[in-house]
Amino acid sequence: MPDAGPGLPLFHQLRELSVEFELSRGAFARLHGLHPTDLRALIQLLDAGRAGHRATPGWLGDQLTLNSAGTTTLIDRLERLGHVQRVRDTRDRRKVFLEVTPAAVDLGWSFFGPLIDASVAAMAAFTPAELDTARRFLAAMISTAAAQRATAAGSPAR
Amino acid sequence: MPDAGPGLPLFHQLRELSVEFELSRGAFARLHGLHPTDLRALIQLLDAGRAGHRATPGWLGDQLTLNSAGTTTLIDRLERLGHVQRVRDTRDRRKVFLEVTPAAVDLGWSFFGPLIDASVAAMAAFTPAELDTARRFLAAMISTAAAQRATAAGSPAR
DNA sequence: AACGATAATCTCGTTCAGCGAGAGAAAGGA
DNA sequence: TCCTTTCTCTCGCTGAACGAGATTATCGTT
Repeated sequence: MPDAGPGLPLFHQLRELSVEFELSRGAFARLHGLHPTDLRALIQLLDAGRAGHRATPGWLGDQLTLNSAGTTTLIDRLERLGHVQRVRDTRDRRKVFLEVTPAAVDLGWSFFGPLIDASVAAMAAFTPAELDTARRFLAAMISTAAAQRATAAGSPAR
Repeated sequence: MPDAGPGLPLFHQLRELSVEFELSRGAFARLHGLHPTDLRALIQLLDAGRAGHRATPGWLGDQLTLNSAGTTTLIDRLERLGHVQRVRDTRDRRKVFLEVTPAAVDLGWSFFGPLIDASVAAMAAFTPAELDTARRFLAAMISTAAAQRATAAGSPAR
C-alpha cells in the first residue's frame, strides 16, 4: 500500500479528471445516439486528420483495442451514420482509408468546442508561468502513466 | 471553432491523460478477466468505502449510468467472482448494501499501487509550489468539465 | 389498521457490440 | 511461379446492457 504523502490527493485529481472527461463523452454520445466506442473512434479519426495521418481500419482497431471483426462492425456503423467513408487505396488495394465527413467534423466541434471554450476561459485565471507548470506536470503524468501501462502489460500483475 | 491560443495544447494534454488512464484500466481489466465496467464498478466501490459511504445497487448504477437490470447483472458478476457481497439492510429491507471483499481490495491496490508509486516518484521533480499550482489547475479543469457536462445534458448540442 | 403511492431491487426477453476463427484478396519475396 | 505475409471482411456466437414489468418493503393518509 503506497505512501499517503501529498502526492495522493493530486493522483486522485488526475483520476477524477479522467472520469469526468469520460462521462462527458458518454453523455454526448448518448445524446447523439452514438455508442461510446463510436465517439472514441471519431475522436481518433479527427486527431489523425489533424496530424495529417490517413487512418485505416487496422490502425483504428489498434487505437481502440478492437479486433478486426469488431473494427469492421464499427466502421459499418459509422459509415451508415454518414460519419465516415471507406476509400480504397489505389497503390495497395488491400488497404482502405477512412475519411471523416464534414458532418462528423461539425459533430466533433459541437462536442469539444464548448468544452475547449470553457477550459480556455478557466485557464485565464492562471499566469503564463503557472500554465507552463501545468503543462510540464501533465506531460510528466502522461508519460508516467504510459510507461506504467507498457510495463504492466508484460508482467503478471503482482 | 474555438481559438487556437495557448490553451489548446493544454486541453489536448487533458484529453490525452484521460485516454491514458482509460487504456490503463482496460489493459488491467483484460489481464484479470474483468470487463471494463467491472473495474469501473470496483473503483467506485473502493472510493465509496474510503469515503465511508455504504454503496447500494441503485447508487452504483447511477455512478456508472447503468439501468437497474444492467446493474443487477453487473453485481451478479462481481459477486460470482468473489469481489462483492450483497448484504441486506436490516432497517430498510428493500435496500442491499454492497461490500467489497478483501480480495477485491487487494486487486484494487495491485492496479493503483504501481501507478501511484510511479506518479508520486515523478512528482518529486516538482517543487511544492509547483505541485500546488498543479493541484489548483486540476481542480479548475475538473469543475469546468463537470459544469460543462451539467449544462450540455440539458441543452440540445449546438 | 388498511390503503394506495413510492422506492429499491430483481426477472424476463431481447438487442446488438465485440470476439474467435477463418476466408478472400492483394502485395512482396525466394 | 509459389509461398508467406498483410489487410480487410464474413460468419456464428457470447454476453453486456436495455426496456418493461414483477416483487417486496416502506411510508404517509385517512
